[in-house]
Amino acid sequence: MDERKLKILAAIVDEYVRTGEPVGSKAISKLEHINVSAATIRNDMAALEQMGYLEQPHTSAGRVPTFMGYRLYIDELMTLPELPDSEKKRFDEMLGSKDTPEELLIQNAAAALTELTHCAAVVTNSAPRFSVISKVEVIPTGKRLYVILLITSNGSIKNKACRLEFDLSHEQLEFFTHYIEENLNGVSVEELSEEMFDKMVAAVSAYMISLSPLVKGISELSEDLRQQELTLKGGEKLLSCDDLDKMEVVKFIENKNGLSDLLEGAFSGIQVKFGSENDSFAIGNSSLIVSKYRKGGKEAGSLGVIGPMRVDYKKIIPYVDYLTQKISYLMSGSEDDTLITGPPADNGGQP
Amino acid sequence: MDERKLKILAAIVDEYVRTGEPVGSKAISKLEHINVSAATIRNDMAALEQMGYLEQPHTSAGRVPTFMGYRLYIDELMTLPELPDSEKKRFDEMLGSKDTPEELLIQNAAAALTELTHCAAVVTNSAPRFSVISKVEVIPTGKRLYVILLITSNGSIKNKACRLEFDLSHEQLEFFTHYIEENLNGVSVEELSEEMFDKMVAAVSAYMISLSPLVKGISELSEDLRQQELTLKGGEKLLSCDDLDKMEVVKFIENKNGLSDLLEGAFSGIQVKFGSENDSFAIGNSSLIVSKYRKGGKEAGSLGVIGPMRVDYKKIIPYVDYLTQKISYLMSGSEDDTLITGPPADNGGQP
DNA sequence: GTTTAGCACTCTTCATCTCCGAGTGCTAAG
DNA sequence: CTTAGCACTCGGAGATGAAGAGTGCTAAAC
Repeated sequence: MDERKLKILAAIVDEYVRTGEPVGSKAISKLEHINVSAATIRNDMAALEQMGYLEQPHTSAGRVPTFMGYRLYIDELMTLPELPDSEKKRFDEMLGSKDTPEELLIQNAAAALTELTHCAAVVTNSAPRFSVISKVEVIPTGKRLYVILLITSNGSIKNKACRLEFDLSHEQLEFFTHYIEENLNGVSVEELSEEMFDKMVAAVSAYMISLSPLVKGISELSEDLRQQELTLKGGEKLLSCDDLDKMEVVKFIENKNGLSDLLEGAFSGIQVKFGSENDSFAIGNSSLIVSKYRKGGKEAGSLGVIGPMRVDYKKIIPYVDYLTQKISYLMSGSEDDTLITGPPADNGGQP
Repeated sequence: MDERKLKILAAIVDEYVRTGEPVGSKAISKLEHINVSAATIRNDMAALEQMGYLEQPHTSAGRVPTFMGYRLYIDELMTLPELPDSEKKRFDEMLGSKDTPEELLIQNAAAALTELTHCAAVVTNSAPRFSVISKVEVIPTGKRLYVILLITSNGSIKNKACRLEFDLSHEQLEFFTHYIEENLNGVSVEELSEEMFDKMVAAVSAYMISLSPLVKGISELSEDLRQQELTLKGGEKLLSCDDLDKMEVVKFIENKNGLSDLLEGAFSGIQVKFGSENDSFAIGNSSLIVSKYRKGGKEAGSLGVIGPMRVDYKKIIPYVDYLTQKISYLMSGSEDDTLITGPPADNGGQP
């Protein structure tokens, strides 16, 4: 495999990404950094096509990269520019700080990505599953009306209103919260099961029958915690790129087919996957650029962009890269702080 | 204006809604309830066109209703079927119960609408603006970490984590919540202003400087309450109807231009507005079917469907109608219950 | 006077055809 | 090994024509 052929392949991909049109030998020969004639390029192009890196939409058209062509380009040929500080700053502002709840953090990341790339952004957060319940509160707010507050070690907070058949006395409330804390504090979200809640309903009902809606409420909240794993933002952006099949896109936006498995199964580091390489996530001609972020050294979710296969990888990969790093940093840095450590020490605070 | 002409106009609209193709005299003459020949219909169609109710895409095509045609059809000609009980039940299940928070209620309504009509659904909720703060809680959850809980009379609950510079003593926390309750309880969301919070920050800081982030947090939450006014669900559905301009739709999904004003300004009762009648909300050939729901007799928001002009009005209007009634009922019925009435009386509850 | 049948007319749609040009592959010369 | 030149191919744009749907108008029928 020729040095020059690689250079030409890279030039073709760049050009195709830029224009969206099949690119011919003449166009390449005109580029500054290419010093051979169109005829030479034609020969190399024929060779590249033979090898499966290029294809022709029809006989007398220019060449278009194949999956293999993109693969080679992405894995070997492409030179990634460093993200300028101004862009970094922009992301930093959009993301939030160490105090921002994790959930919001990754939502912000998705919003930033879709805004800056004009593609769809996708984020998952497996953190909630591994986090543990750190606090459950039940707060009376009206006649027979209570708000349940569920807080986890990773900073997600869920609430829900709950109506009971009777008002609770102070002691009853005390009993309930004490019981719940005893049974749930420190339990990881993943461990929470229906059986567990069934048992709790039984136990609580033995004390007072009308407490069971509260347990049910908590059970529903924990369901929420487990579910909020995959978010797709800016899906409609995909509809304006005409490389993609509209029907497939609409279907995908509705069910997010296969995406969750694909993300779950990914390795660490930035990865690019093509829709057509993969049959579960099946938007033809699409490309998925993902990376996993970490929290305290452990993989905690992934974040990426979905676009047409001819997206500007040189631009998007640095974005995704920077964001995962930043998120990993923001999450890990304050890790021990967000863990519940019991009620704050009662030692004043005035300077 | 002839009785027969009206009948023919209605038939044309029905047929056009059904097929999406311009409808000719022959097609109408074949309908069961029409007993005149195609030639007669042709004459009437010519007259209707003269009067501005119909138009021809081109000389030798069938007729298509104009705005005026639809207007007349909707206002006078259309016969609305009663919604069958099975459908009603379906809606009831999708909506929720009297215990469902209002916010969720209308979100459910939008979800139900978009699912059943295959159009976009839009809901607004001006209720939060008119509701009053019924409870503010500050709950310690970790080292210098507090969760603020804001509850309003209409059942919305907002929370937010807040990091302080120092931990608060029990007395400090007590002081703060007491101060906040004193100043905010019963205040309507609309009345909340930046100046108010500025004053509170000043007052609170005088006691202890590091309390101000909490006030800021509350201020942000109240901002949330005010903002969550307009939701569009299923916007992508509009992209699959080819009567609508894709570009306009994408733009609209992004900014929801003019919609809020339009809904705000609407009268009560079901209304149908066409995109082209209105220049602020400007998707050509679109139709907006809205109705205002009430809470305790007062208009509290609106709910509706956006679709192509040739949507099945006979189907959708009963949907929207039923939903507004049901929501009005669900919201009003439990109104006094959701109002805060102080902590529940401490009089036990076991049967 | 209103309704209907018949007919000529119009205009879109679809298929077919032709021409143009971009881009190629091949060959032969540098 | 590279380049110039040239014949070749094929898709896209525009032109042409037949088919079909639907109309408007006229004259006859009710």
